[in-house]
Amino acid sequence: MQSEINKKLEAKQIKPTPMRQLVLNLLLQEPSALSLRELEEKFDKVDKSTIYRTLQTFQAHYLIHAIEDGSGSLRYAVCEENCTCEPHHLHFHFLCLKCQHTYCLHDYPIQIPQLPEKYQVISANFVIKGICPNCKA
Amino acid sequence: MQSEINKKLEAKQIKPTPMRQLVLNLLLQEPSALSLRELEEKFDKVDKSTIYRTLQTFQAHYLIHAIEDGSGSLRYAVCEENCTCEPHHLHFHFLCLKCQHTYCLHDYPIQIPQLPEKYQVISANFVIKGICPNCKA
DNA sequence: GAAATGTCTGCAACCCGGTTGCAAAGTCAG
DNA sequence: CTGACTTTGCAACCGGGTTGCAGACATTTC
Ligand SMILES: [Mn+2]
Ligand SMILES: [Mn+2]
Ligand SMILES: [Zn+2]
Ligand SMILES: [Zn+2]
Repeated sequence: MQSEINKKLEAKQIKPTPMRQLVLNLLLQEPSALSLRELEEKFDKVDKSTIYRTLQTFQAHYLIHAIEDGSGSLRYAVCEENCTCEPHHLHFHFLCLKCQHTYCLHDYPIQIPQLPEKYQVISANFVIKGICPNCKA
Repeated sequence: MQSEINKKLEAKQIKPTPMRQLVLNLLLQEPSALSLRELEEKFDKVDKSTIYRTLQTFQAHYLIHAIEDGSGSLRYAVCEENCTCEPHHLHFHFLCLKCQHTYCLHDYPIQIPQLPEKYQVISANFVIKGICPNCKA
């Protein structure tokens, strides 16, 4: 699986340093999107800014996307295979107000309404909030 | 128009203090949603926390809604007449990446996809990003 | 009207996520 | 091995949001 990780990194032209392997590995394992803080806690002993820059690099290469779920911190999740983070590749996200986890709803692509001509759409962020299946009694 | 303002406040059971009149007035005048910081700057000499608490009060009474546009600060805009901020009352928002203004797209109500039964939907925040008509050359 | 009660405001300080400058450590080609 | 470049760790900073507390203000009660 190490090679699996490296493959993904190299596919996006990212040099596979140990740090990057670890971060990507964590993001792939987790079912929900992770915040910088959460990543930091997962491996006690790595600096915040290093993880931060790793995430920046990943984003710049469309390996992960950041989710603005309004919880106060950004969450990160691995992009799907050929994602370029353009509007037609985006999906809904779900923030659970109970467990505070944010999930990618990959099966629910977003649809942006037809706005008046003079609006130029570049990106979007659609978040649904509520109680997730795990938390629903 | 003072009485106009007071009417709106009292309609939502908010005691009309001078501070609240001023803040509501500003929010009504502005075509785009305002951040705490922007409000603060508009009247030099009022404390941030006072405005902050005013906004909290307004929100609690469904007079305004907060918009998480991912710009780093929350933006606030006056709700429409009978808004209760429930999902079926919500609309899209548009963040201009050039002027950084955020607009309520009142004519574009959001539609939340039918999620698997076990998801309980409580709220939503749909933001479209791009270039606004004013900024489009 | 004066005192007592409750609400609103200003100030200062804090918390926390995100970001940056800089120097040390690591990588790699020549 | 040497020098050029990249990655990492540390420390400090910034800015939005939030809170405790005390003084100002308004409202009620006597
Ligand atoms: Mn996602
Ligand atoms: Mn709005
Ligand atoms: Zn949950
Ligand atoms: Zn604009």
